[in-house]
Amino acid sequence: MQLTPAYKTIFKKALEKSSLKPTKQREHIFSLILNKKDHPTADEIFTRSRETMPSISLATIYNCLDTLVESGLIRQVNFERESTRYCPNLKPHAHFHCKQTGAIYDVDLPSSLFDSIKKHLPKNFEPEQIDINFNGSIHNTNNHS
Amino acid sequence: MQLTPAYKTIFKKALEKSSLKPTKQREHIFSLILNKKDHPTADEIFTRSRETMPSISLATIYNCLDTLVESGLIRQVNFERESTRYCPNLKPHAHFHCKQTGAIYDVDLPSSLFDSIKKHLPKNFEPEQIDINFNGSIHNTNNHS
DNA sequence: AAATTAATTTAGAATGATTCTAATTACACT
DNA sequence: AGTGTAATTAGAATCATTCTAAATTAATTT
Repeated sequence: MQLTPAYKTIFKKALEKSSLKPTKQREHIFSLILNKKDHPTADEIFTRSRETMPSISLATIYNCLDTLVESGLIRQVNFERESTRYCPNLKPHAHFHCKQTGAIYDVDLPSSLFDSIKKHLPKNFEPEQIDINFNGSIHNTNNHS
Repeated sequence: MQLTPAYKTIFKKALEKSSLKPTKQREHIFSLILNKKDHPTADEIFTRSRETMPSISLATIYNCLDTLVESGLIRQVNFERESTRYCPNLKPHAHFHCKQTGAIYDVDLPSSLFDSIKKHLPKNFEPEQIDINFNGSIHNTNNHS
């Protein structure tokens, strides 16, 4: 699990901006999320991390995820009361949660759509983040009728 | 805490459609949420319920809230990992969560906006619900400069 | 290079919202 | 009244997350 040089720079810059250190553990977790963009939970990240970094602890997973979110490198995704999931996609997008499988899919949305949603807020409401979450099912489209 | 006759009919119809019984507890909790639309948590509802129905248990609160949500009489609202909140507003709307106070505000949105968001889903994605959640702060607008 | 300091990691305990379990109660129907 | 099913109840159990205090690491100063 390695960051590309480009991501390594992004990673360092983002942490240093909040005067946080680019530690081995933080980098490891970040690269893990970047390399398998399947919206893992903290516990899934814990299991995956230990394959290559057996000494890492669950508390560190939570700590690192918090710092990565704070520095804007990843996003949290919450559906109902399920475990929080993490997403490295920083483009404006929504999430679709499949009731059957529990899988989460990114749904790209034009930023103009986010803008027109924001227009409906009272003037003194200052949003920092907008989450758009779909809940539903995914139909089979093969045509064997 | 009483339901108006109109709401009483809605209440009974909605439960009977799912072959659930319109019990005292369910009605009590429903009327409580309808009468103070401040997005209470299960625990807040528990406290308020006991004022007029001292024998109700927390498990019943959770059970009743589940059945009310299932029958479409109220909606769940989740922000991050906070306690689930409940909302009787069934019109299409979003929620704004104030970081400072923790309060939640309804933000009415035209259903056309929901429609245009849905258009960005792949054809085989069948959404049952869309949640739009803002997180941010509310600025002071009084002009004492 | 050793000493000092501050930040980070760690293991395990604690928390807290929610769910589960098993027993009791409330109704609808014979 | 008796049976059966659904709903309620109290309290225990669960589980994701947070907290605590000690150990480690890294950076900085002597």
